[in-house]
Amino acid sequence: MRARGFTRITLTRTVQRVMSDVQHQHIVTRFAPSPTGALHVGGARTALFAWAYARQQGASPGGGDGRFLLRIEDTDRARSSDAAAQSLMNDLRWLGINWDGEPVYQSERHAQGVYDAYVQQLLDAGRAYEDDGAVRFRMDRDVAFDDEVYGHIEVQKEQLEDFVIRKGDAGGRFPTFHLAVVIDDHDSGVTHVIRGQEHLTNTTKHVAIQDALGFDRPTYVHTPSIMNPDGSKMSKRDKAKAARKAAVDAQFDVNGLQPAGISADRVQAFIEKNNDDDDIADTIAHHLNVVLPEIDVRDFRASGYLPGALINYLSLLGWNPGDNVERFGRDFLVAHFSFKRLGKSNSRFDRDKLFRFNADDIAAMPPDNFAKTLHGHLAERHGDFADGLDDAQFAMFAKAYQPRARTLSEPVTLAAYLLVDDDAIAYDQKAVKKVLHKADGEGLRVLHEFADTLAAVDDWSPDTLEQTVKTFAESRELGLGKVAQPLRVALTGSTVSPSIGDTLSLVGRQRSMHRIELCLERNAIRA
RNA sequence: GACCCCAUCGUCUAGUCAGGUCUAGGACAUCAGGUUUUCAUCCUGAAAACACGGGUUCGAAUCCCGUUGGGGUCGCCA
Repeated sequence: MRARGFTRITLTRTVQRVMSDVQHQHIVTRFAPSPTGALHVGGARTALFAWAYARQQGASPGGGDGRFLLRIEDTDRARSSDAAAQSLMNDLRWLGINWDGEPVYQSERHAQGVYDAYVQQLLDAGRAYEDDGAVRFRMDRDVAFDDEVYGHIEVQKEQLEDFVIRKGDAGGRFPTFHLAVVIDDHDSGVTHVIRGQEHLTNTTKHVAIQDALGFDRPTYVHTPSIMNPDGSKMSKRDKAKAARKAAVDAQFDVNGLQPAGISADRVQAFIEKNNDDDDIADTIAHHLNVVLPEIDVRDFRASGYLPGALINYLSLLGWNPGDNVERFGRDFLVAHFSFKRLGKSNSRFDRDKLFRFNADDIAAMPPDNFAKTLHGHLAERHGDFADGLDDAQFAMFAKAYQPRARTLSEPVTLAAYLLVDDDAIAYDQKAVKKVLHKADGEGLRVLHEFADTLAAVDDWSPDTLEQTVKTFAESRELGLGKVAQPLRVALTGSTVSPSIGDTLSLVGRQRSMHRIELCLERNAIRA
């Protein structure tokens, strides 16, 4: 890590902004998560904006060289983990948010003594003092700074308190976040600090340290927060809460997770609210078959959301391009992102809208691409399903379900009938009554008659089958539904499935004939 | 509690900086029709908001003040 060798000219914010926009100065932004858990959607959005701003400079024909850096803020040794850092990077990559260079780890910088040197400088200048082994920064003057979103912020010194910049022995004499963030941003030449508004008041501390150390200030851009639909703070706690409730409701056995490698003690602690561990929440939910609210990026990924849809939706929280444009991809965001169009008020996360975005994106995918993506998703998360279909079947399956799938996981539920044994089809009784039994068993009669026609079909392809059903219906002067619906019930147990030709073809000749036979037998009207 | 910040349909938002073109536009969700063999689509339409109270002004969603409501910070967490 070396300071980047360029000089920033001191100008007013406005002029600076105009210059940076027009002349493509050396823009450097960063995302600086602490590796204490998975990537939260709020963090993802912050990263997205910082990334987009840097790439906007880099991508312009004028030849800017915007850089987007990743820094792992692991100064809390007790809570940080390398696994979390890896998962953070994984999720970022999945979203297509790529960073320049190697990620910087604050623990490594600490080991090199980087922060200690600055602490000493502050101590020598009388701007900080020792306090029982820790070092505190003296907040003895008024602070003012400008934010690109919130404008001019001013706080009187009476409102400010001295704060720790280096932890005592128990904390490994690590710098605190407040010190490390300032030094690292400075040393890596960060020009724009883009972060959540929860840091707005913290900025008084950061600015004070910068002034004391003689650093230039970066441009601050604080973004509004993302809240739950009910207005409460969106936190990973919500997952633990939902899982805990499910566990208590179901009187979950604390030993139930031992096969999954989670001890009864930990489960007990979880239920007693002594920890909120993600892995426990997820495992409990899996066992109890309940759906937890998606909070982290990986939750949305697991639920079958596309990264492009998530990014598009997230972009629209607290920012919009104007002109009533809502659907766009990464390139558009990079080209159009600007601080000027960032809002100030918090927004609530609306899953319905994201859901719709995802559905639209799935529908718009080139079929080959969808098949490949779906296969990858199922292989990773629904192995039995991916294994249960051969290549030809899978191709048909993907084609039939692309227009119906709103997430990559949905086909698994929608097409559950494909994997069950013929004699295990569960008939929806309402469907049986309406489609098979009504009008004195008309549906059953049609089904019975059609079975012979079907048996004579040579080419078991969707098109031929579709045509066969149509021709049969016409010959009997029946609406298509009169034939298709009884068939659906026979093949799937319900009245809902892809078009009837696709459904027949998917289920296959042998199983289709068998299922019709079984259906006639099991749903016969008893006298 | 102190300090900082915020406030347009249920939700995300446009409009607010440069007050009139706003009988407030779009999207998601909702409701009602239509297309369709079911479902999913698709099409048409409807309902739905400037938090409240003062002030400035010929004129305020837009500017000012206050109230209320919400969020954040006040950790040897970040």
